[in-house]
Amino acid sequence: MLLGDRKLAILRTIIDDYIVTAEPIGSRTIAKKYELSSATIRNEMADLEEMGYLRQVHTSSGRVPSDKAYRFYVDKLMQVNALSGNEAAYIKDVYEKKSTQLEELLMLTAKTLSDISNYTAIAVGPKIDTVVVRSVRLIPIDANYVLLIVVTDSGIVRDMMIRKPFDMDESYLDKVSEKLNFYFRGRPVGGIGDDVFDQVKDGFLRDKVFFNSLVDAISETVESSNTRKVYTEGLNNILDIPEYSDIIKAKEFFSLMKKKQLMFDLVDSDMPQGVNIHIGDENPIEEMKSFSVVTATYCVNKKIYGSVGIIGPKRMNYPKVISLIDNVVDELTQHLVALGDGSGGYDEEE
Amino acid sequence: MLLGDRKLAILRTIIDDYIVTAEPIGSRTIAKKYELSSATIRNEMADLEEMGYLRQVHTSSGRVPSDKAYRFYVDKLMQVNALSGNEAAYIKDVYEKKSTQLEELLMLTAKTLSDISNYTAIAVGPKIDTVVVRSVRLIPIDANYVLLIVVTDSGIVRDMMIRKPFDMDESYLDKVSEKLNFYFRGRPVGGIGDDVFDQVKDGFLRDKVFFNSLVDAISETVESSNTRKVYTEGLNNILDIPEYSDIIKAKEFFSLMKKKQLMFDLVDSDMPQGVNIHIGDENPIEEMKSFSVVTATYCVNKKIYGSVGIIGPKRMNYPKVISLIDNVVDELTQHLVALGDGSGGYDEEE
DNA sequence: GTTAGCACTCTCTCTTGTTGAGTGCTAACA
DNA sequence: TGTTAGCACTCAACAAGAGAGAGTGCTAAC
Repeated sequence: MLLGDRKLAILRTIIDDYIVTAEPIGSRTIAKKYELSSATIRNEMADLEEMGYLRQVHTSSGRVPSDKAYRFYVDKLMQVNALSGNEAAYIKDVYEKKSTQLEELLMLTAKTLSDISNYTAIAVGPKIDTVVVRSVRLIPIDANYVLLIVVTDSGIVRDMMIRKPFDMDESYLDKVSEKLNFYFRGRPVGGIGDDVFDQVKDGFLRDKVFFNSLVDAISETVESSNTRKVYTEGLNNILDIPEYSDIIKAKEFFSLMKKKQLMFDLVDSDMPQGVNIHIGDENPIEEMKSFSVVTATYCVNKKIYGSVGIIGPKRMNYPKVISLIDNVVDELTQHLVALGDGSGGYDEEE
Repeated sequence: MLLGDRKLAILRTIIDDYIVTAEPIGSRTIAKKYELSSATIRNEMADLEEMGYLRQVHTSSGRVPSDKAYRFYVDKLMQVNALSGNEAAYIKDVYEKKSTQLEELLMLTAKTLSDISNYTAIAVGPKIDTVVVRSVRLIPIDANYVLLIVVTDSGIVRDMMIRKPFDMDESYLDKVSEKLNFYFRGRPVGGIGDDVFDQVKDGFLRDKVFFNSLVDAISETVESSNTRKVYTEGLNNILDIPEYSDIIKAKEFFSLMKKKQLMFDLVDSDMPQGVNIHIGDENPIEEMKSFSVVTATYCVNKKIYGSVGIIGPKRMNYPKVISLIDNVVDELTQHLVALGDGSGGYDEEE
């Protein structure tokens, strides 16, 4: 059987309605909109059900769109419009004048996505094998402390106060910084193993105590860059979605969203550039098969770096979510500072 | 009427029981524990109710402790034991080898408090008038960017990538850093108004573009230190508490906890050093009068800096929460780096 | 002072009936 | 052949009612 124009129109109406109301749609509702009798619509609906686009919750209930219907809707029926002026302005404003720190930006991104969509949003950091140490530096602070700073190419900056075991002047610290840079600059964070740290420690024969604690701190720092982070926002939005607003389901959802590895699997699985839509069963992880997830990747230095995603009910507002995520990822990518490759010199780039 | 030994014992049993079960306690339950008939217990309970220590939920229900009873329990009846070895070890481990950044430590503290207590925890940053700029510094990163670093005396480190409008070598950056330090070091963050920034901008006549963006960045940075932060963890624990495990109440709670000013009022109102307990009506803010809140202050340089708190039902496990918060604040204070006053020189401190 | 007994109260759960929205099917109509 | 009116049927949701069970207060006896 083919999807004639009328069936198409009815299907679209049902989906549009259901996205808003979350209630099964009956034939009378549709009949009113097309000057046809409810009986005729019932016949059409029965056909659409047979073709796999609609389901009934129970024998005498109205119809609800199937996963197949949503997929069809996303591929063929819906129209993605630009974000409203207000919302676009709001987003611009959020990113305006903000730190260029990846972590802060990701947090902000998750928050913005969830605030505007009213769904749950996540943002995940880069895969470790893509992060490279850009610079290591010691800064004098006071009589007792120096500040250790480690910068990576994606603008991740880590710092740690280190206690000085003895007096040291600035030129001394500069020398040490230089030495540390020699060892660490350009190394991918994921590729620094204990052997490297040990080797570096051996390289500093004098002032062993201080250097040990320095190297330990760098190791700690690298370690924490090494663990990919997940930023989740708008978890509680789930409570406003009728399908999930009961304690048991909400709790399940919360504990699900806490599992970091699952979240990586959710947004990483395959990441072709651009916006990706996974509807229900299409999701790579079992636990999310009753949700829809819209993801997108962000880039630094034109390399794919990580992903962000919006998690909502299958009847989510796809057009809005898609233009939202597109817009936000654009802004995010623009604000991520692309640092040089650290090969030194003032090479022209951009 | 006086609280005789038996009444005391019964009251304690009722409170202990109710803390665990959250169910009104009937006379039979108590009677079994003291070889007395339920009728006798009923008489005692009626007395206790008359004295204001117990309430009935409805005419034929068992008894529930009143706010007065909890207060009495906290002041006279309970015994605060040391934290279990496991838990103490867990806390030690959490703080071991962690960054000395105030913000990260506060986040960690809230998380630890909520993880161990299974209630909701908050941690708030210092009041702005107590934070002083310790050091400002520019670090060369690559051909296009320098990293601006601002350190405050509580170990808050802020950084921001700044685009260079022209080539500049390290000694030039050092000179600029020195100048910035001259203007900002020692200033309380809260006391830097727009006039100061304007004045500093005027001080840099050459290279105006660059300095403007630098000063803007510092202003931005100071601004963001200027907004006190609240870190909340374990919000969802509310769902495990029977009294609050319904959608409406949970939502109310969530939106309540989002109101930053309320949270400040909640933990700041009066902060005598040490652990503070507010039971129900004793809470300084209206919205929290059905909860109990246990707070404690943490210090840097022996000055009170901010507070942390645990929010739970009035029937919370006070002994455990108290020893927990005590333990954690101790650990937190130990890990907060006390920086020198910035007056220069290698003055002996500690 | 303690206790057994009893009438009473209130919540909670289970059952039952009713209503209303929706269906599928059939037969008649244009 | 597509459309429609009509009708029997199904199911969820709600309300009302009946017990059961846990608890109380009070009284009278020990």
